[in-house]
Amino acid sequence: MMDKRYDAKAAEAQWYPFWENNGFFGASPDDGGKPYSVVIPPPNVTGILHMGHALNQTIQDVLVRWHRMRGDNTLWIPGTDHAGIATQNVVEKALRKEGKRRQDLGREKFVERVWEWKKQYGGTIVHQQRKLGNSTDWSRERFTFDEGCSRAVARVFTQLYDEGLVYKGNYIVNWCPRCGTALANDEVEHEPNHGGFWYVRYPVAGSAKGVAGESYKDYVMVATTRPETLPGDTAVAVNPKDDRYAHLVGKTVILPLAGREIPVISDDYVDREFGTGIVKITPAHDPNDFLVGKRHGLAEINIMTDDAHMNELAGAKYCGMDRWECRKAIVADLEAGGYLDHIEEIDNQVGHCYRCHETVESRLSKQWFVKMAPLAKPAIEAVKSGETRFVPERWSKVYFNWMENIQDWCISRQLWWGHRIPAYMLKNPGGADDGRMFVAETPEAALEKARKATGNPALQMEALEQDPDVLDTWFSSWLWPFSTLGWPEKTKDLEYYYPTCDLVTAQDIIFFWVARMMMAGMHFMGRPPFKNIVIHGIVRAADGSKMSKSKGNSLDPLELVEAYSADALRFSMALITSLDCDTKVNKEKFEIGRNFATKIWNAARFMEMNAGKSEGFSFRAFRADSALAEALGPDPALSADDRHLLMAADRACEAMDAHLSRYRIQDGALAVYDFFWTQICDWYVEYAKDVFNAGDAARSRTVLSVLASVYWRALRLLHPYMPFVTEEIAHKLGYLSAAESIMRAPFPRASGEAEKAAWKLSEDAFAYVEAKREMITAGRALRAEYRVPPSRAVAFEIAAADEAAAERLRADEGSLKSALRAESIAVSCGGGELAMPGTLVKLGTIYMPLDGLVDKAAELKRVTAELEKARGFLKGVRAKLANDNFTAHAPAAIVDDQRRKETELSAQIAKLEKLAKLFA
RNA sequence: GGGCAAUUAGCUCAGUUGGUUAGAGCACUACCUUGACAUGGUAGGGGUCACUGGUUCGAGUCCAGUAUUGCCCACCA
Repeated sequence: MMDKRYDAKAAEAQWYPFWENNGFFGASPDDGGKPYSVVIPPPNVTGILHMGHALNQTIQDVLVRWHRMRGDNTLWIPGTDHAGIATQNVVEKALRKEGKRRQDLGREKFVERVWEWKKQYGGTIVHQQRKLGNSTDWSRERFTFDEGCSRAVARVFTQLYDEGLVYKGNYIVNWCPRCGTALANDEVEHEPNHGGFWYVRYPVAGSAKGVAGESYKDYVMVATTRPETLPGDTAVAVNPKDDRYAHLVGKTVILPLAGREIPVISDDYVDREFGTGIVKITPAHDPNDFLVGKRHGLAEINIMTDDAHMNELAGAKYCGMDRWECRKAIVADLEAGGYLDHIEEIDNQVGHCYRCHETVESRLSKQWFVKMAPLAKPAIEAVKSGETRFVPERWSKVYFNWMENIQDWCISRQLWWGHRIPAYMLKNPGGADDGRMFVAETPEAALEKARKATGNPALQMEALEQDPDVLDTWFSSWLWPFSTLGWPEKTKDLEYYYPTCDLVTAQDIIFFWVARMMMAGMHFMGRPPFKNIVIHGIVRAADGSKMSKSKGNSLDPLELVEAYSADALRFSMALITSLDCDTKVNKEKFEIGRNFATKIWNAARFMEMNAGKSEGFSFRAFRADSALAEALGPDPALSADDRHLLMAADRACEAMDAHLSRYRIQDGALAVYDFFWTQICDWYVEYAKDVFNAGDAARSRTVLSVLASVYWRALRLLHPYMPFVTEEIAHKLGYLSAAESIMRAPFPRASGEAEKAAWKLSEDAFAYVEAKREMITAGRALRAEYRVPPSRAVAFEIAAADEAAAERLRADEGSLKSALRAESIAVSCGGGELAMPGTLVKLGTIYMPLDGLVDKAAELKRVTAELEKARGFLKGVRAKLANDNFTAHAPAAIVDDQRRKETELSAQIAKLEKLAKLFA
């Protein structure tokens, strides 16, 4: 017997291990069939599950479970990302508690320590993912820093290097002079700053030079917030559309104090409105200037040391000064030289180190790069040709926009945790750099190369020193779709499951991850890594703000699982999420899913209870969709309501396939919700009660069979969304044996032609029940409106359109009476007149005695209002029909509709008029 | 500043290629503790679809403009 309440916690604790331990998540190429493969966006190994994961993984699991039930050879690969900076930070933090820095341990020991951490805590998020019910094949769990991924990374780096697509070059990084380390962009905290804005004259070359204290006659005025970087200037720039300065472009100006000549260039980067519209360009000390310099081939003059003091390139006078000291000195000298025009004050943003709060310096350094333009081209083509598709399609615009303006990718990071760059410098016996460098997949291969290059076969490993930097985390995750399938080995998995089918991710990593996977897939596999890229929104707090721990407005998926169940979390997420926009959530939303689980649980209990009264009835007998046909026999006595339910089930099956194949996760959820709740519970179960109460054993058996069969279809339709409760019910009712799982049961399909014919499923039967329900609703509305107490039975007279319809209604008398709580139902034909004085008509079809129940004045008012409304509609309909253009252009069905409406409204108005007289 | 979206009921959102009197959930109101379910049932109220123009027989849906909001990128020398 099923318990009165569904115990979600117990069910979830039971079924997940059941699935995992019995291999229900597993997949193998040997099983054959149509492959359907998905790789999970690997969460950071340091991460904990948040609502974004819950949404992302719900969508994936719905698709994955749906495909698996449809019989596809379905593989969903899980894994985590080693997350260079994030992970290193976590471990460094732990070290700091011990009063140590990573330098105290040394590189090797530190990395060991990170691996230990990973072993101990790295499983957190994958255990949390299990709580959601993810049907990932855990036997294939991967890590972006595991052996296989590392091999793939080394192979990719080496190949790109050999192809000339990897190079070493200057790059500007955020540098903390106090910590002596590079900072990622998100480690720089921008804070408002109130400071000086110095207007400086740069004399045009060849113009009359003044002497100290005089103004120059011919100069350009540059405004800067960082005068101390002036010795590093290598150009001044104006906007190409700026007519004021067009004549200067191509000329040179003299750099004050230094006396060098530097060119005047034009670049879109310059804002005409800001300052003077002329900018000094210091490529070695400003990220934007660096890019401008790259575009124009300018020299990069680094004038500072690592600890933000000036070096000899700043000029002998300033060399050795701290940057702020130097600023004062240079400003004083500019003023003395007559170069300084005036000083303004300005508010801007200045970056600070997130750790020590020192002002961040932009610093030039040698970094590794990947040339992206050649990689981008085929990746753009793959989307243009439709080989890979964005869902929703509009994201392809965002993709193209970025890909067509792609910049080279800086892939080196000054960290210890990550894939070490497989480049080895040759050292001379004295220990000095030889200058030669060898890139190879393994140290041994590098040594081999070095031996050949030097012609010294005795060269030892000690002569090689590996590049100290590691690779950007994305350098391993961009290989994820094929490294997880075994690449660079030629594996069966790779051949069978690549390319993967759907990639499901949020919009914020289209550039970082999706675009790069596209490029890697095209370059190394020759084919894009996925057929569809499904982009969903971000999960936001109820007020629309971003969820964040510090704001305290974030919801914890695990708490929601605890409070409402994993099924509730999944179903509610699916129901409230549209791919097109962000999703706002609050706790109350998850009641929808919880209540739905309760609803289907109770419907199951209702069936179980009644099945017990039907001798020998077994739910197991209905596990095959063909079983109902067998149980009912060749010419079953089905009622219109039975047929309606069977058709509704067919429609739900068709709708689910249509929605999910278009990634309409929300629509699918809505379809199964409505089917279960409205069609099965609200109508058919209520109908079934009447049948069971009537005591006709054969009829009861038929209805129970229809219900059991349709319920089993609904359960499987719902399974991708709510895996746990559906599994629990499937076993509790006995549809499945103990060893089976609903997740491997076939996804339900609409009835076949033979069944449709045997069961006489027709639009006509469907429409009849719809019409009947409208009448019942109208009757109930009358009872409610006139406050007829439930205890008081009433009489209804229903007017049918013709004798055939009347006959059907008479046959249905029992269920109508029950649904309406009526003591009698009279059916007449032809629309009918008012049956008796003091009765009310509504919709022209239902009558009931109202003596002593009605306030006539109030009724008159109400009837008059309805009359007004109906007349208004009729007027509109008639105007439409009178319009020749409408009848000529509109489809016949629409015109017919309007005609029918005209007739209906006329009849309704006639009756309302009679009624008005009655109340007058 | 560049790019991309959004604006429909009190709230969160659906509304497929333009076509009946625009839907759902939550919230609200009334009645119902009916033998599956009060995490429920029945019924009800609530919308000039942001605004202005245009195309069309017909616009929530297509086009242009305006307003407001959000996101991504670049962030101001």
